[in-house]
Parts: sequence; structure tokens; C-alpha cells
Amino acid sequence: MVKGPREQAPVNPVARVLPMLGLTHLDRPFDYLVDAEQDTDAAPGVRVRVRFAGRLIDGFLLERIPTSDHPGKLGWLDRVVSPEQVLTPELATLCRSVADRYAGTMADVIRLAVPPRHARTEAEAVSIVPLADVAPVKLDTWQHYSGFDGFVAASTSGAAPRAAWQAMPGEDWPRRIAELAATTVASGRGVVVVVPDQRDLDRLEAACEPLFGERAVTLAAGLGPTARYRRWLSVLRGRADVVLGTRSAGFAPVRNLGLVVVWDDGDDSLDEPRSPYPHPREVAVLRSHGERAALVVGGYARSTEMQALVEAGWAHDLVAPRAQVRARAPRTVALSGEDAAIARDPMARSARIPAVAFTAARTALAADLPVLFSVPRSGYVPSVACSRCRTHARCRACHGPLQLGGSGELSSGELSCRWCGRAERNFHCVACGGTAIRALTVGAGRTAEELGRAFAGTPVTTSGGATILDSVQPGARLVVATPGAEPTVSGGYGAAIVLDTWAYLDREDLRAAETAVRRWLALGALVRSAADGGNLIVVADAGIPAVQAVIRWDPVGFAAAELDERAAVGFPPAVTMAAVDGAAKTIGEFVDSVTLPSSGAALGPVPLPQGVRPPAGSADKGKDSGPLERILLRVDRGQGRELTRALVAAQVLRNAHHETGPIRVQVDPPTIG
DNA sequence: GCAATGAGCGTC
DNA sequence: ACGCTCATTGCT
Repeated sequence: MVKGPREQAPVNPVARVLPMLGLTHLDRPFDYLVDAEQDTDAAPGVRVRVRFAGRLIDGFLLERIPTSDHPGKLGWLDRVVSPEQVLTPELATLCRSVADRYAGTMADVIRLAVPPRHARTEAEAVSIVPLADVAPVKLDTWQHYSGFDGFVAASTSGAAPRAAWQAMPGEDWPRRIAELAATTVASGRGVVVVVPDQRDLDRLEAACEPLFGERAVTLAAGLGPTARYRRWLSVLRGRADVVLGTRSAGFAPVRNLGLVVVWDDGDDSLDEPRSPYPHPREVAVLRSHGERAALVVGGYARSTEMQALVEAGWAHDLVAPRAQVRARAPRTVALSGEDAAIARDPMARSARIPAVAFTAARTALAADLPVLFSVPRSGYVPSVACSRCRTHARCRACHGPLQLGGSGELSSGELSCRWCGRAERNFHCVACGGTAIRALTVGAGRTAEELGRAFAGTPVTTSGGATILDSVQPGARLVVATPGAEPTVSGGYGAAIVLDTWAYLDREDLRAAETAVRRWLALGALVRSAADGGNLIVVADAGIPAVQAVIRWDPVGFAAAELDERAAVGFPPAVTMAAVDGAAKTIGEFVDSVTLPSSGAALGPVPLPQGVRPPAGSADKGKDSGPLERILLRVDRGQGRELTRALVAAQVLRNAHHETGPIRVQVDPPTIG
């Protein structure tokens, strides 16, 4: 903006501005002079443009102060982009804490927290109507959870309690969350609820709409810029005080926050893909602490991270007594000793379903109840097997799992090893000598076909992939669904059968067992109680701890055991880890420049784990600097902050030396390989 | 003794 | 990626 001679604002002429550069060494406020014309608009939290090193860049005004302690000459604030104070003081504090927690920059976190401006939406006239009243709700069902009275007592005394809530089987969790929200709103404070995906959001919205009407808004990525900004603004301006949403809704500028809820924090949809990759559960943890709001992290299962917080005494249990759980859980059966039953039933053999599952399904159908079959998403496991005997296809050099190289047809010419990358052009099964291969997982479509033949005359419904059903009508039918796409049914399923369980359990993944338990409990929650004849059949060995946890419906015991195991082998969340990804030379030099805390150790380098995207800026194929690798940095839980400080210091150094090779630093990576 | 040139680094 | 400082160089 071209101006004549400028006059300083009469009071607090200095603006502290955070430049939106995303560079570690520039992640701090810089002072600019505010002129008299800008005085009114240049309030804390507004977007501004400033001249920085000769270029005009975006920034946020953090503060107005009387004098600067910068020894040099101050430049003028070029322009106030809009008088809307979008970065509230609470949000600024939260973004700073999240950046520090994840060794990232405040600018990067602000990009996650504050949606892009939409000028026309901002200018829209807003009707000034008072917030509608919210009718009181009963909390009867909550009384079934021990620890709830304490939670409420602490809430009302303003103590900001933190709870790990494990929902009972069959629990109407959207309704329960709506009740907590209503109680909070009645006490004059706002609510944020974060769920993994749009389906959960739809259910939550349906439960909340009757209670809150306009006071509740949903924020999701798929909204489009206009609607997204309009709703976000209505929260900022205090026109709505209940926010329901996915990932970044955890940052929504709800005023006078009283409660943060995160549902199903183990779902990998909650893994934030943008730097610095903050997990909504941790955002909620930091926020509830910073704004003295209550925190509830719930699910049917318990994540090891929440278990660690409970064991540290930071969060409290909100769980139903065993008798209550047992009364509501379905009868749960897995395979014992002899899988002979599978082989004996020719029908079952064709559909890889054991007799016990067939019996449960027939019983449910006879009682005019729907039956749910859970099958892995096709392509969930990218490895392949011999099409004749189903033996896993393995690399002849290193015995690593083979994968289909391209996305085309199943031809053995495209096989390669997932571990060493060796191409396999002449596959021979080590068990039977067969030369044809097939994808390991049978998709939902194929299973539906098989079941249609096995239960001739029964309607078959599929849910998964492109067509996900929210619910199905009660009555005898087969429902074949992939994980996370299971339709609900009023009254519950008569039986649910989990097929191809090895697809979860055989994965070389830190969270394989935890994920299996989470998915199977969620499935069991859709089934009628044992008293009402409900059966959950897990087609896996009953001796496997994850299967046992489901049979006994014991998410807390499982999480505790899992955490113990991780402590024994030094895996997160028993320890804190950071991943450094990039070319071997780049990450080697970077890690050398990190001053690790006393408990620190560097592990690797190892190849970048399967499914982990290369760091931004890397050319897809090993163009110049060789294959992408990962080094893990490990410290004791108590030294997490020291580690992130050391990582920030190393990045400052790296930037100062103008070293620019693509690199990604990720604190608490979702997979560690 | 001092202008011209370039590397290095901070950026208000 | 601009523009400042400071050191080195080359010429008087």
C-alpha cells in the first residue's frame, strides 16, 4: 500500500506480528509500527501484511505494545487485511503450545487452526439473535459409569477433570456426548467434540441437533471454503457454542470452553497429515489444560496413549462395572484348538467361515435378525499369496513379503519385495510349486457373493468402499461391511462375524493388536446383548491376547498389558519417539546435530515404513540422493520437551546453514515401522 | 589509504 | 530472497 508521510498511532504504536513463514528460525514475533489510520483495525488476532526482508508476507498481529525492544529501525505495518480478530488469545496460546509439543512452527499450526479467509462471507450481515435456550437433560445412563459423580463434582467446582471413558457395548455414544455437552452449555460454557470421520459426525450431529439447534455447528474438511469459514466465524463471534467436527475442529475458537471430547482416539483418521502432525487427542489435552476445560477421551476401546495418561494419574477412569458390561455385551466366541469344524463343513470351506459362525448366523436369521460380516478392506494388506494353496508369497532373497508392484492386473511379472525391493519375475510357491498369485484379502464384494450362495434366499447388503451405508432396516438380512463402514441397525445385529482376522493380526505394525481390539469392540457394540441372543464370532485363535480382550470385553486390561509390553521393548507411548525422514545423508547430518537429552538414543536408519509418504519436496523416485530412510529418536517419557527443544535447535541450525534437502521431523509418528 | 567486490547472515 | 555488514582484494 502506497502512502504519504505516516503518523504513528497515539497509544501502543508497536504491533508484534508473527510472520506466516513456517521457518523454524523465524518462528517468533517481529515488531512493526502502526499508523494512525490503522489504529482501530490493528487489534490483536487480526490478519496483516508486512514487509519482511523486502517482501510482502502474511502475518498475524499478536499484541499491541507501547515500545519495541528491537534496537533497529521498525518498518510500518503494510496493511490490516481484515479487522476480524481470528487468532484469539486462547487460540494463539494453543497454537504456540502445539508447535512446541511437536517441534513445529506456530505458523504451521495456525494454518491448521484458522481456515482461509473468505472476504465475502466475512462481510455478510449477521442477524443479532440471542442464543436459544437449551433444555436440561437427564444424565441417568451416565450414572452407570463409575467415576462419573466425581467427574461432575470436579466440573462444577471448576476443576477441569480429565477422563478416559470406555463406552459400554451397545452404548449410544452420540447421545451420551450430547448429554455432556448440554450440561456444559447449561453451565454457560462451550463445547468442542472431535470425531474421526464424517459418518461419526453425522451420528453425533443427529444426536445434538434436537438439543442445541443453531447453537451447534459442524466443522469438517469436506465443507468447501465458504461454508467452512461461515460456520467457523459463527463460532468465533459467539453465535454458536457447541462445535462438532473432525481433526482440526479441536482448534475451533469456542469461547469460554468448558468441555473437550475426543471420540475413538485410536482411529487413524485422526492422524493429521500436515506439519507438524499434531494428534487431536494431544491438542485436546493441551487445550483443556490451557483453558481449564474438562476433557473426555472416549471410545469402546482404550488407546495405549490414554492408558498411559491414566497410569500417570493425569486422567481418570470413566468405565462401567464389569457386571454392567457383561450384561450388555454379546456372547463372544473365537476358535479353539481344532479348526477342524471349518474343514468338516464344505459350505464353510468355500466361504472360509467356520461352523460356529454359520450356526450363529442361521440362528439370528431364523429370529428375523440381521447378521453382520466384517471383512478387511480390499487392498488393506498389499501382500499376495499363492492362488492354489494360499501360502504367503515371500522374497527368495530375504523372505520379506512380496507385493504387487503396479496397480494393474494380477500378473506375477509385477511382483517385488516389500523389504528389499527385489523384483520377482518368476514366482514359484515354496509350499506347492504353484506359479499363480492372488491378493491376500478377499474384498467385500466377493464375500457377499459367496455368502449369497451359502444363505440362498437371504438378502445381502454391502457397505464399504464407494458405497457406505449409514444404517440398514431391521429384519433378516446379511450385511457385508469393511471396517469403519458397518451400518447401524435399530435394535442391534443378531450376530456379527469377523472374517480374515489374520489381516489385522499378521501385520508388522506396532499397533496391529491395538487396532484389532478397537475394531472388534466397535463391531461388538453393534450386536445385541447375550441375553437378547446376540453373538460375536471372531474367526481367530481364542488364545491370542487381542482376541481374549474382546471375548472378555476388557479394553482397559488390554491397553494396560499392551502398554507394559511396549515399555518392555522401548516402544511408544511408553517412551517418546520422533521420526526423522529423508535421504540417508540429509537425516544423518541432521541427527548428528541434535543434542539428545540424557535418556536419548538414535535408532536406525531403517527404510521408510510401508505406507508412509515421502517428506514434502522429495522427488518420487530416488532421483538424486538415494532411497528414503528414517532415523528414530527415543527418549524417556519425562524428557519429551527436552527432545522437542533439541529438534527445534537442530532445525534452526539447519536453516541457518541453508541446508535444504527434503526432511520431515515428526514427534509421536503414528507408525514407527 | 581506500573504493570495489562478494560472502554471510539477519530479516522488526 | 533482499539488503546490510564486513572482509578481502586490487589499485593508487
